[in-house]
Amino acid sequence: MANEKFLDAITSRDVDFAQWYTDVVRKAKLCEYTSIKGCMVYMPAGYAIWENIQKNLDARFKATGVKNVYMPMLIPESLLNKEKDHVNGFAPEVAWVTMGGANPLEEKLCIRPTSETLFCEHFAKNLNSYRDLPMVYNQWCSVLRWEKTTRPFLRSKEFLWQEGHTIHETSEEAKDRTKMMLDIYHDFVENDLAIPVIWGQKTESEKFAGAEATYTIEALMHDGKALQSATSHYFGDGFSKAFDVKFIDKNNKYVNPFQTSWGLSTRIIGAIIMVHGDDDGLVLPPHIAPIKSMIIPIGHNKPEILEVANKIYDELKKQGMVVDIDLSDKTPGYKFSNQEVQGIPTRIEIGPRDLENGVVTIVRRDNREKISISLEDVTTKLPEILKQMQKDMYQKAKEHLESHIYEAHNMDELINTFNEKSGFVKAMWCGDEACEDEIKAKTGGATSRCIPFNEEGISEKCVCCGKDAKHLVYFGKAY
RNA sequence: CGAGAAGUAGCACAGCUUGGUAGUGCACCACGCUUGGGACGUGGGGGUCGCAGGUUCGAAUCCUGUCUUCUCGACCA
Repeated sequence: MANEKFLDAITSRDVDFAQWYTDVVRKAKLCEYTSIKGCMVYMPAGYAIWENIQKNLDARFKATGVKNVYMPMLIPESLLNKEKDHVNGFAPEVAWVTMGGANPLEEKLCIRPTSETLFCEHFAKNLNSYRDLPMVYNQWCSVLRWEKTTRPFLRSKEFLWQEGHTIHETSEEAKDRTKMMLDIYHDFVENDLAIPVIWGQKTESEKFAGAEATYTIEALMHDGKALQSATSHYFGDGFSKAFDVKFIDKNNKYVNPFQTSWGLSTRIIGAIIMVHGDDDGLVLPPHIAPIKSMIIPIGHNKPEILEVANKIYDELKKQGMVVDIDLSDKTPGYKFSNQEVQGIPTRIEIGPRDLENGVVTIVRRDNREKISISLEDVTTKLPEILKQMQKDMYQKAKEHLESHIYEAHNMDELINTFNEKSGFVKAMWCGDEACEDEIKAKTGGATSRCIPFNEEGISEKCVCCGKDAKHLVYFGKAY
């Protein structure tokens, strides 16, 4: 069988999901390892996805008044140490610069693992009056965390992200901003990445180091494990007190502003792979795919075919559609597989058989549906097909998510569900961290993913200790 | 950071037990032939065998150390 070679190349999703993931990343040429553990090259196909994510999110941010800035990569030790919870949270994984040329530095500098401290320093210098508020900033950058176990996109030492940092006059305004940004992430991830999520608040033990409240969107991967896809934090005035950020209010009194931060990283690319990918490789949602369609001429030595292929290519380009054309002398099967492994949402096959009938064949990557379209309709039909594909991909992922949400009313049910199934398990919780720890230990690693915004009461008692329940919690095993 | 596995050409591997100067398939280059699911033929280029020490006349092969990758844990976005 001609296809066997190709099938060998990617491990089946159901045989070994972890190996499948690595195979897809490699075969789709998204990234490459380097000689530094956990640091990777984002190759053109992978970086283009990130560029589209940036473009799309950045526009949404700016529509709400966000301004982009850029902070230094280095943070002096003394500055990092100002907020106790924060430094304790990050200390184990920061890298330090101790030499400048040949000379030891008087104070060592950490390579940013996140930039709260730098933003606070900046805010402290520039904030005077309530009239200066709010300050709503974001930066696109890379950060470094000395991870011990690394995987492409999911956990690397250096990764790309955006981190938003804002300060506000009132806690209400800051809380609104926290929620507003989570809404943006939710909307972006569901509509543009076609990834359905559950969302809500993190428990004390899972929240960001130094935050008063952390909100999250959590996606479910094809293997039933959860991936925290974006977070938004409300800081209260804890950071601004620690960093002495203050302003004079309307009553001529010094007060501390209220603060937020929020971020989304290249990790989301891992989610795209693990939610939509299949045994033939990557499947990119049309909204985020760098190339929307690959034109594949069949029998390219025939000038009349090339002529039609080039004409369609030019027309699609003219209407702003990013498409590519495969003019190599590979066999059609090779070209098909190549387009599929890269996750390009559609291909346009143009061969002798098509030309006889005055049509081309458009093939969807997600379900391989073949659609015959007359030559003159390609430019109008292709956008419709992509639109439908985007919807269908979301729907399919949504069904997967919903069919992998379970309920547990007692510890046995919880343990059994995690033993037998994979996905989210809803259960009531008393609010005690000891119960979270016990659940984690007894289920083989399930943690609280979030307390959903739309809490339902499925029981009166904590699933673990049996005391009065305070919250409904989604538990899951996470990446 | 703990447990396991692995590093030999771009990729996947063989060779190692029993030391003697490196091979196969795919990919790549040239030419020919071919094109509706990873064709074929002929010829060609490419490797300080992860790195560093050691043993030896001689090391891909034996010994020690180290780095990296993968899997599973603990930790984290």
